[in-house]
Amino acid sequence: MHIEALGIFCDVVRHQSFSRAALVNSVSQSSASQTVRQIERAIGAQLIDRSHRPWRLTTEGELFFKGCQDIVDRYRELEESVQRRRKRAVHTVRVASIYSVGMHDLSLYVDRFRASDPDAHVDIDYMHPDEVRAGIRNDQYELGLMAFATPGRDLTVVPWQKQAMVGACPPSHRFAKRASAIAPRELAGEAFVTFDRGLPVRRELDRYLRRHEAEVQVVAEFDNIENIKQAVEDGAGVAILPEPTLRREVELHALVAVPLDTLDGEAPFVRPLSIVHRRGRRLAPAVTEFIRVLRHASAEQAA
Amino acid sequence: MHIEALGIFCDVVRHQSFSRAALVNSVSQSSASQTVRQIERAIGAQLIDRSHRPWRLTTEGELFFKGCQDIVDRYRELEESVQRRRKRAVHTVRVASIYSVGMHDLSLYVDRFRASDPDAHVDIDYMHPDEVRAGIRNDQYELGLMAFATPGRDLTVVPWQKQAMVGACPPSHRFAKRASAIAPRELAGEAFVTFDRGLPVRRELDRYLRRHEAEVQVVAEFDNIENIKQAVEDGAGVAILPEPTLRREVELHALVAVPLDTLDGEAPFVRPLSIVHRRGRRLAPAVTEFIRVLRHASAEQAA
DNA sequence: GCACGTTATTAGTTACTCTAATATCCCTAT
DNA sequence: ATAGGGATATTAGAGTAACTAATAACGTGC
Repeated sequence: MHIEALGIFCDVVRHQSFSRAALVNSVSQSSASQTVRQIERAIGAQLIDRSHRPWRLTTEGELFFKGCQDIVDRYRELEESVQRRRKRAVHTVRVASIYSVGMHDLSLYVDRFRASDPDAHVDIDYMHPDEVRAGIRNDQYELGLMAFATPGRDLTVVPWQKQAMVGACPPSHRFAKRASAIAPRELAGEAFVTFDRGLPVRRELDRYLRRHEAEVQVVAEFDNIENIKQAVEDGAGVAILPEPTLRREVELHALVAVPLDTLDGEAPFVRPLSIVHRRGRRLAPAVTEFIRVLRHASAEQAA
Repeated sequence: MHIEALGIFCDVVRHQSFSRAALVNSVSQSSASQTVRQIERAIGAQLIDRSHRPWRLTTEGELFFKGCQDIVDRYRELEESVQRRRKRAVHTVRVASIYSVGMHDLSLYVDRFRASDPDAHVDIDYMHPDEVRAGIRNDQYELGLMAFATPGRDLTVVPWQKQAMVGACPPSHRFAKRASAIAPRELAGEAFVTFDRGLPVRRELDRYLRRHEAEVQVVAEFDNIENIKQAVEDGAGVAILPEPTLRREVELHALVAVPLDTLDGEAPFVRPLSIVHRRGRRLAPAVTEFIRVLRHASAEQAA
């Protein structure tokens, strides 16, 4: 049964006329007549008593008419609500980000993005990296922002930023007095505040220290940078953290950032931040545009 | 948009499978696939994200699915409720009758009718003859039972019974002592209880009396037989009434029925009762059958 | 990368649905 | 009763949609 046919029947009843209903629906009078008859055949009941003029609904017709109106209205509303959601979705980018990306930075990107499309909208939620991955996988978010991301079966990774890793210590620490960069092996034996095992950044840190034969004394482990910084401020030890995440504390003289020396031919120790999205998914134009804004702005910053 | 298509989409979602939904709906897998794509094209939104397996609904798909279920369910229920009403209507005869038809008689007909079809049902309402006509005209009743009915533009009249008209008087009246029928002209000068002007039976009565040059003294007018009988019992005067409507009072010796003499060559004075129905309306089998029962039983009774 | 299970696509046929033209119907007025 | 008029029904033909079988393409897990 065509919902359009039900709509025509409703108009026939409302206008008390096949011809007018046909006009309203931009079909021929013949078509309206056949449509109503087809409905009558399909449901096996006469809806209109045509034996007198003006014709009238049968009791079955009355009943059917009431239900028809309801169904037609509901369908139209449903269509519209899907359209509304689609229209909104076209201009909306949902982003899942790790905590330490720097909310201030992100809001600058968002402003830039919104300038490019006045209807655009970005929803950013901050969460644990595992949750970022999960949110991308189950389509709760179009984009994820995370560190040390590795491509997976259903995850595509777009490189975004490289943040220099630096030593972090309290101003009272001997490293803080140094004018030059510290060599990694100088960290050997230091009290060290680091990330939880299980976070990719922890693995990279451990590898880095092992490579430079610097066995540290792990005194505390946290799953987020804020806690690590706090512990270092409290004098628990030193840490290696992305430089941008330290800027505020350095300005306030709460912490000191010490560059890590790089051996000849060795790549500097950095935290790669990436944009991740679901593999194979055709990205909406707004999403592509937001990626463009993110990467373009970062390149600018790097320059 | 086909409601059947919406149903297939719902089954696809419920079974998480195009093939199973196709099976359930007795169509090919190809058809189910095309049907869902057609819906997506029609509403202009992707409902299913097919880029991974198992596939999943998009957010628009979720929204649409909820609405679809509702619409499909409502339509099926609507179809069923129309069917139920139709099935009941097929076996139901609605009858509008004047008061004085004799409810007891009618219930005998109804019993006989119901014996012929166990599902059959008769709704009888009693009312003023004008209301009978109106009820037929606007399809509130399939059949009407009334006296002195005249066919009209939209009323068909089927003859049913002829009830002999007889004189009615209290046992104390001089007519009550008579062994023989009274001649109509003997009524001249009598105190006379009769029907309201406006009722067809009144016109017939007046014509009858005029024809026999019997000018009566009208002492009271009522729109129903019960009141007339009461007035006669109370000694207000005599009346001319259908013989069957007097039987109970005659048995109780509350009234006496006196035959009216018929001149040679003159038709006896009778009240014709008729079955009326809307002209041009195709009568349902149950209605035809009830007419048959009514007429057959009456013929039997007359014999 | 290969095999498997599922869905998409294609091509051809069948079944609908539309329109224009015309017939038919019911009502009103004569 | 009958003719006229306004409305709906019917018809025939053209165009479209929808179905099926066969096969291609796809995504996943080995």
